[in-house]
Parts: sequence; structure tokens; C-alpha cells
Amino acid sequence: MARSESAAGRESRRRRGATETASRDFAARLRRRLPAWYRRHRRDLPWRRTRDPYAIWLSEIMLQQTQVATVIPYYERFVSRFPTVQRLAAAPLDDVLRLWSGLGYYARARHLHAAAKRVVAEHDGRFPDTLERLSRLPGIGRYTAAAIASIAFDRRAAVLDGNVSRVLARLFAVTSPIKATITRNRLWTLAESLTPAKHCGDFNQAMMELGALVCTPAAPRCESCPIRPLCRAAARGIADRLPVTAAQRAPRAMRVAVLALRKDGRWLFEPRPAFGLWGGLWQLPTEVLDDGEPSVAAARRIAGRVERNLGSSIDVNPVPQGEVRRRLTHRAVTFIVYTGRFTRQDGRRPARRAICDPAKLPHRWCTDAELPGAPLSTAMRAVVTLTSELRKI
DNA sequence: AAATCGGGGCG
DNA sequence: CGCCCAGATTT
Repeated sequence: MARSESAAGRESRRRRGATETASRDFAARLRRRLPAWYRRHRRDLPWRRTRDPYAIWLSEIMLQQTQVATVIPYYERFVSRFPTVQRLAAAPLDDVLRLWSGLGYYARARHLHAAAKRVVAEHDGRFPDTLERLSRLPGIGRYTAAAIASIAFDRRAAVLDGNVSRVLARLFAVTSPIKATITRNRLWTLAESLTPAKHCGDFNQAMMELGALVCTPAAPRCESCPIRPLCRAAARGIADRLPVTAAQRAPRAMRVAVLALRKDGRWLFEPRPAFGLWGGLWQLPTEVLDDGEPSVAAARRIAGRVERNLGSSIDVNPVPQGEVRRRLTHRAVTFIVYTGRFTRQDGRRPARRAICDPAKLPHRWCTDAELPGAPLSTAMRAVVTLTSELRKI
């Protein structure tokens, strides 16, 4: 096979929409310039002070769709509480979710915990060091497997994340929508063609660091970019118009009734379903409103559910006490907060059809002091804060 | 290929 | 307010 193809050949393939790869000369120039810049400008981040695959894995999971500044305090708390994969694997999921509370995308925490158990059970506590085996662990996809393999084990593997995608889109003046599958495949191929055999982890981090510090989404700092001479978008003066993004769909509206119940200074909490939105976290009891359903009706549904579970009687205040709105990527959630009071039986005796084993009772009482460490979503924390400020229950 | 899953930072 | 972030998984 030929070691290279002519520029005319590459141009011809590009016009046909075939996958483009960088020339060897281009890759060599990039590999010369970028690491030199990285050595001077790299940020001192906690996970850059270790080669421990466990710590690097943890950082990569936390950094999925999450900015560095957000991750740092969570990462520090997490490695402090779970310094080894064995300690993480031995912990209850609830403890893991506690430390993840507020970070979002809670499936990451569930997968992290499951993966830790598998590393301990199947790999004797030693992290797998190949792309293939890393990819088999839950929560580790193509990007994360390559990141761990290259950064922790110095293997040659290309990464493509949001930063690298943007850098490559500008470097090669890619004008097709950046998130389309065909574009992503082309960018993966480009990334592979640029990845060096040696010090691949540093090269990958340099690409991402460039995207974070210089080749930023808005107002890229082309004047201080170390690879500007290589950049087609800069040459054409279109760097600030790339990458091309598709219009986002409007988030779906979701209305949720919340029933805040207190007794003896404690809040009544329940667990959310183990999977899906905010899976496995705790919440004040909620019901999603049906189409056109009055919120008070949903609040009464909550009361009925709690009455059956606790064997008590609840008086719902029909006047909503406030609303909390959260905008997620695909949903616009409105919590409508109701309060209620226990009337008879004081909530002590379960009804006949209730779950009578206290350990399996699907509710739990929580003091104010326990709230900061509880596994709550940020949205539910806002609901609790609003309710606390009512000072009426 | 499209939908789902959170929350915060920033212009 | 809209867009984006060291993406993975499910449908």
C-alpha cells in the first residue's frame, strides 16, 4: 500500500464525500507544534498529578459532558472518600450517589459503581489496560476507553470529544453539521490519522486543552493559537462560524406535583425509580401530572399513595405553596409544591395492604441535618429549599 | 439515526 | 436566554 496519496487524490476523495485523512506531513507538523504548546500552558488539574488508572478513569467519567471547573470539587471529595477501586466497589450505591448529588447524569454513578465491582471481581482489582477490555466496562464508550488507554497506559488511541471535534472541524474547515453521524465518523478518522504512537496521552490532552483554552466555542483566540498556520478555517477567516450545529428541539414540558410532609421535624422522602431521570436518587413524594390534570389532583394521588404505605391519613392543603422550574436539555420541568398534614393514627400503623417490613418501606424520614449529604438532585434541593422557606409545616 | 439523560458556565 | 461541556446507552 502506498505510504501517501497525492493532494489531487485527497481532494478528489473529499469531493466525493469519502473519508479524509490528514497527510503525513500535516500530522508531523501538528505533533511538533502542539505538545510544545501544551507543556507551557497545561492547567494543573488534580487528575494530571497521578498515573493511577482508577483516578484517571474516575476523572474521565465525571468529565463526560461536564466542565472541568464543575468536576474538580466532586473529584476531590470522591477520591478522598473512595481512594481505591476496592473501596468504591465495597460501598453501597446510595453512598456513591450521595457524592454524585448535584453533578447530573446519574447513570454515570450507577455505571461507575457497577464497573468498580467488575474490576474487583473479574480483574482482581487491577484496571484493564486495553481498548477492547476497557470498552466492555459499563459507562466506558469509545472516547473514554481511548482516553484511559492513552493517558493512563500510554497506548496509541485517538480521542474525539466535544473539544477535539471543534478543533478538527476548524482545522479542516468541516462545514457539515458537527453532530451528524457521518461527520462524527469523518472526525474520528481524522483524529486517528493525527494520533502519534509516542506520548499519545499528552497529545490527546493537548488537543482537548487547546479546545478548552484557545479554540473555544465562541470567540476562538486564533491570534494565540499554536497551530494557526495549519488551520483551514483560520486561513479562510471562518473559524468563528465553525463548527456548524443543528437546531435543537424545544424541550418538552413536564409538570410535577410535590407533596411536602413533615412530622416530628423530619421530611418524608421516597426513592425514585432505579433508572431513568434522576434514577436512584431520593425525592419528596411526587407524581407527574397527566395531560390536563389539575395539579391538586396529582397531589391527592401522592397523598393516597403515602396513606396506603404508611397507614396514616393525610390532609392536603389544596392551595399550592409555590413552584420551582428547572430547564434540562430535553425537558422543562415545573414542580408545583403542596403541603399536607397527618391527621389520624399519626402515621404509625401500616394499612393492611401496605408493605409491613420497615426495612422495605419505600419511604424514609430525613432530618434537616441529613439533607446536605443526601442523594438529591439539584432540582429537588431547590424544591426542599423553597418549602423550608415557607416555614409553615 | 434519534432520543434520553443534568446541571452549570458563559457570552 | 441559548449554547456547550474530556459522552454513553437505549430505542
